[in-house]
Amino acid sequence: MDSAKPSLELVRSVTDEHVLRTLMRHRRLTRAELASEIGISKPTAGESVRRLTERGLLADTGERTPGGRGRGRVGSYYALDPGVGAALAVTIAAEGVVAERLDVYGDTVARAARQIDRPARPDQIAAALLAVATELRDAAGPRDAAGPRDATGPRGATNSRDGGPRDAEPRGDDGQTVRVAVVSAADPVDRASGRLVHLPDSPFLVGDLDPVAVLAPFVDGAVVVDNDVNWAALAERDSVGADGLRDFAYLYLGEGLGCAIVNDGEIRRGRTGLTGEIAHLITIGPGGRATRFIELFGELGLRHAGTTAIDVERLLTTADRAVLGAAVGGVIAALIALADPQEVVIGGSWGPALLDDIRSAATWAPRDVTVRAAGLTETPVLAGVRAAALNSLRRAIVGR
Amino acid sequence: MDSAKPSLELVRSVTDEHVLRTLMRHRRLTRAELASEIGISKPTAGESVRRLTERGLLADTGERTPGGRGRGRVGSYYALDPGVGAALAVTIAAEGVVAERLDVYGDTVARAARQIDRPARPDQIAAALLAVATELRDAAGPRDAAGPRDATGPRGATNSRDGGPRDAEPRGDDGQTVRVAVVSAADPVDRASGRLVHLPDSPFLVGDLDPVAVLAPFVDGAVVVDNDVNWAALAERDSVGADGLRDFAYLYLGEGLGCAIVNDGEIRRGRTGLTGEIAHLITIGPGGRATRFIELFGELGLRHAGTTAIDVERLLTTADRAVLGAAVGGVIAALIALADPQEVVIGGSWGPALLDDIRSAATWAPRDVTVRAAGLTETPVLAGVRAAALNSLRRAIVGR
DNA sequence: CGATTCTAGTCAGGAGCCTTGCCTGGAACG
DNA sequence: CGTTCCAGGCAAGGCTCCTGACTAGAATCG
Repeated sequence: MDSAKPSLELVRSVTDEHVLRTLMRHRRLTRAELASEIGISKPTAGESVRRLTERGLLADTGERTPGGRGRGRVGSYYALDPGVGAALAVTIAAEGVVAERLDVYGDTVARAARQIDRPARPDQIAAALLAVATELRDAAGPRDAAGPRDATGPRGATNSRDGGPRDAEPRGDDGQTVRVAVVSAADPVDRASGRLVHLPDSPFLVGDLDPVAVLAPFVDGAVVVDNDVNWAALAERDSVGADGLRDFAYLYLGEGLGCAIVNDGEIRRGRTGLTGEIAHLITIGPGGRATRFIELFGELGLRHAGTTAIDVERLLTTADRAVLGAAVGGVIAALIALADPQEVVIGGSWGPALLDDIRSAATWAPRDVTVRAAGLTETPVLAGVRAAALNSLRRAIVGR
Repeated sequence: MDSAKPSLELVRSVTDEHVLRTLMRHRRLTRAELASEIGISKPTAGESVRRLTERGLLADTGERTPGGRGRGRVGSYYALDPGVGAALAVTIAAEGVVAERLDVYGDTVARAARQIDRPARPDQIAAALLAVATELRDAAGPRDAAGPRDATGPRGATNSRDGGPRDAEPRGDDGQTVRVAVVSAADPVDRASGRLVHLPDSPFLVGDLDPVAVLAPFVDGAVVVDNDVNWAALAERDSVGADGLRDFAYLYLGEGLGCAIVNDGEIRRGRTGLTGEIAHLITIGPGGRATRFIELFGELGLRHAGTTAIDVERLLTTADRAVLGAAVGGVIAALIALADPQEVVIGGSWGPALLDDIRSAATWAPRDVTVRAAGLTETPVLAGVRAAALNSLRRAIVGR
């Protein structure tokens, strides 16, 4: 498919990638351990380590503990150099902003959060975002007390491959450059720009905000923004295990309405990133009328006065569950018709509570599909963002 | 990502793949031309040709015409050996069955067709499928009059990598083994088995049929079956040009109802392959009632008596176009909500005729999306099947 | 018609990446 | 204190690629 001309170099790059990925899994290994783990010869492993150390990606940890099973000569342990950088995982919702800095191993090395009183204004949220980003930049990571690192190759000098603004140095005190940021926002996200978009009549919780502009000064690399439901769906997929759930829909029913569609194992975002914006989907309204999903909540008086959000408390206490169940059933029918999922997963603050009502209305569905509540309930969005951030960081390191 | 251990062999396979793909584009080249076309050295090109000839994939054409610009020594031209095989492109519809045999360059080397009187019974269609497959197997290809080929290496002896039934020899008289078959059927197709499935109340034109079982004896490789609308959408995508249309929906409105969804440049098939089965989608029915799309046609008396097909002629002459337009508009609203297409392409025997009515009803849509008639009108399904068959054949040849 | 020109293909030499096999150094075991 | 065991380095060899020089043979020129 794509040409790879300088050929022998290709083999070397495969080897180096193998070494890097193996050290991402095992944290620290001797060259002999690397060789047997990867399945290459010791000289090859040694050469690769030498190259990668020279590029500043690997470092001798200084440890000289005996290799593995007690006997034998002590080995030199190598690990990824802290200079490979870190990732930012950020969630933005109306309740507040949470940001974490992750290292290559997926560990959270720093965390910052800001709560915001409801109703939140967009400028408050932007300020909170800026605050957590600044706090994480200034916070020293907990590790890096391992001892002096000798290999101080040309680090950071030749690494500006994204042309971002370099005024504010995008690194914490510990030298952990932030190479990638992955952001969740509780509103629809434009795929190309990363800006939040306000769809007419839809809940708009976070409000007009450009996370890329706010975070770019803190990141020496890409800033990825997507809808919170998409990230939650990714976490749900990963929680099931590899290949377990390649085609499903994640229906989020809370203050906002959202839906993620996973097809062939990947989130499907569509042209503008607005796949799964179900607010305007036509479904079964009161009296069997064809009604837009979002209009139902207006008709039933279930939206917060003055805002676009759904009043979850009132919904759970006073609403006609049969009517709601029928409407959600219509949405599920559309999902089955157009996305053909293996399962429909229901999440959000009120969706799982109405699961029975939804199920009993699913007779509209053209065929039987499992409808179940989300398995991850703790912080599914943050889990998905973390996984994506870690993935992006590792890809950025491995791919040159 | 995926491990590739025996490493230097990887470089060689890249080179060989390059040579094969280049000869698929240029039909015949000397070793020197190959080298400069690919950007490798002459000795490397020569070695690769030697290897591939030994494996029976390449053959000296016997031509000794001077190389290119008149002067100089004459070169030996090499081309893909006819033994690399051919592909079958098959379309199955209620009107009849068409099958073509394609060579590796995408040329149609043989064609067979059977028309069937309406209404067609499944056994008639199965018989027609068997008939065209047999006819194509027995027909000699038009080429292969080029002269004696000397390099008669071990061909076909070590090539049975699919374990298919070898009773009926899956090759025509010219030795062109059929390595892959791509089949279109005018009904929903189960992704895993390739069988046609009957969804309750939906049009079922071809009827219960197992194309894989019928065609397997004729094919020394995979038989791929999919819905005709999906293939038409692929042809539409390719007709626009690379990267032009990565996210769109193809709405087929004819005797049957179908919809293909292309996302990130690929057809999305879903868990069972029933993505886009819009018959049971809830839309706007007469009087604003929430109605399943397919039920509308029953209510309006637009289905053929005794069958499940839609009566297109009556629809075009007598039906209430505003009602139909509104219903289709509701379907488009669902497509926009759940698939976020760049465009919605309308095809089929009656869809384009109602384009204005559909457009004027698209006020239900949450945002403006281009709605247009299909650009390919000739034989879009066959075009898509051909492209897929050619692709599969080439992949089968290159990938070992 | 012979000399010249031009190109396809081959050969020799060398570089890079990998492997196997052997040797050395040094810690732990008994 | 000798034995055992393992990390790491070295040497030799194989495979793939490349460059540059050479050979072979047809078309063109004078």
